[in-house]
Amino acid sequence: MAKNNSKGNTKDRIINSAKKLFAEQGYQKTTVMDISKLAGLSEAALYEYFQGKEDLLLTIPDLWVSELIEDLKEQLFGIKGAFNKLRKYLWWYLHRIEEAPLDAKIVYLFLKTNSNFMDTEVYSNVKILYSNLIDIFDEGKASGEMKPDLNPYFARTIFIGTMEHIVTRWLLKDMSYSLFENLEETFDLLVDAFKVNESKTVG
Amino acid sequence: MAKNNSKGNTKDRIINSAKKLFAEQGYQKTTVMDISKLAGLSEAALYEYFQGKEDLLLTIPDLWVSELIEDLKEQLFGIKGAFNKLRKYLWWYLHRIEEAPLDAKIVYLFLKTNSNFMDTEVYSNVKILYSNLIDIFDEGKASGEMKPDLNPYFARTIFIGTMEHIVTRWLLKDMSYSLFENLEETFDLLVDAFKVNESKTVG
DNA sequence: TTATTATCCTAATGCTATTAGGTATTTATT
DNA sequence: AATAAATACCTAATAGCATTAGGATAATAA
Repeated sequence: MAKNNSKGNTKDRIINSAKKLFAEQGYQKTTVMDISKLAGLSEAALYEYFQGKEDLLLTIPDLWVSELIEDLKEQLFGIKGAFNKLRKYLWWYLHRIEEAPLDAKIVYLFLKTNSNFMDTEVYSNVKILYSNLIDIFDEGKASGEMKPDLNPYFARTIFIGTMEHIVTRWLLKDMSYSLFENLEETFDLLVDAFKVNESKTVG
Repeated sequence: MAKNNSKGNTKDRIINSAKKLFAEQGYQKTTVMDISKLAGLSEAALYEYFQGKEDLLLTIPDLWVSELIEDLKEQLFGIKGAFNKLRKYLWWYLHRIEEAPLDAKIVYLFLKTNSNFMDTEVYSNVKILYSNLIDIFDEGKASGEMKPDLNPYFARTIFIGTMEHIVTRWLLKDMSYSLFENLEETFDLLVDAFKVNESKTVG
C-alpha cells in the first residue's frame, strides 16, 4: 500500500518485461507498446520511469554488471595460484551468464551494436571486470607458473576472446546446450598457451 | 547510356551509400531517406532495387563474404605446414578486414544482432570460411606439428575467438590503430596452445 | 482543508518505412 | 515508323511507432 512499494514494483515490472521481450524478439522488433502492455500500463506511464526505449536498453544490464564486479572479488578470494584463479574466473563467469541469459543476450547482442556503447556505464564496468585478469597473469609470471616474458594484455586478448566466443555462440544457438560442454579441454589448451615451457632450449 | 550500365550503377550507388551510412551512424539511426538521398534518388526508387532496409543490411556483406571464400583457397595454396597455414589465415583475414572495414563493421556489429542472422547467406558462408581451420588443425596433428590429441574444434574456438575479439575491439575503437599491432606475439602464444609439447612426461 | 506530488491515462504529434499509382523514357515488336 | 512493353524514376499517400501534451485521480504533506 505504500507508495514506494508500488513504484518499485512498477519499475521492476517494466525492466523485466523489456528484458524478456528484447531477448526474445530483439531490440528493434520490440515496441514500447509491447513492453508497457506486458508490464500492465500505458505507454505514457512508462516514460515516467525511463527516458525511452534506448535508455531502457542501456539501463537493464547496468545493475547486473555492477553486481558481477562485487561478486568476482569474493569468488577469487582465498584461491591460491594463478591458474587456479584463471580457472575459477572462467567457470564463475560462465555460471553467471547461464544464470542471467537475458541480461547476457542484451549485453552481447544488442548493446555492442549501439553506437554509444563505449560511453556506457556497462562498458566501463566490463573493463573493470576484465582488468582483474591482468593481475592474475602478473601473479602467474611472478610465481613462475606462467612464462616469464608473458605479456598479460596479449594473454588476456586470447582468454577473453575465447570466453566471449563461447558465450556468443551459445546465445546465437538459443542456449540449447550447456556452456560447460568441453570447457575442461578448452581450458587445458589455454593453459598451454600461458604456462612456462620447461623444455625451452636456453640460449 | 545503356540501360544495364545505368541500372548497375544505381544499384551500386545504393549499396555504397547504405554501407557508408550504416557503418557511420549505425543501422537504426540511418533512415531510408538518408540512403536514397546520398544515392541520388527518391525513397520509392530504392524499393525497385531492394525489398527494404533490412534486406539491404543482409545483402550488403553477402558479396564480400562470398569473395572471401574464393580468395582463401588461393591464399593457402602451396603453403607447407599447418602453423604456416594458420599464420597465413590470420594475416590474410585481418588484411581483408582492414581493406573492407565497412563490410566488417556491418557483419560484426549489426548483422549478428539481427534475429535471423542464423538463416542468412552470410552466416553459412562464414561457417564455410571457418571450416577450413578444421582441416589445418587436422593436418597439424597428422604431421606431428601439433598435439596428437588436439581436438580441432576446441582449437578453432580459441583461434576464432581471439581473432574476432581483435577485430571487434578494433571496430569499437573506430579503427584508430593497426590490426597488426602485437599480432606476432599473440600468434606465438596461440602456437603454444596447439603445438606438441616435447617435454611431456610420459606415463 | 488545501497544496503538492506520485501514478497513471487518452489523445495528439511527428518521424519513418513502405506502397499506390503514375509519368517519362528507353527498348522490343510489328 | 508506329505501337507495345518494360525500365527507371517520381510525388503523394498510408500505417506504424516513439515520444509528448495535457490532464485526471488519489495519496501525502502542510
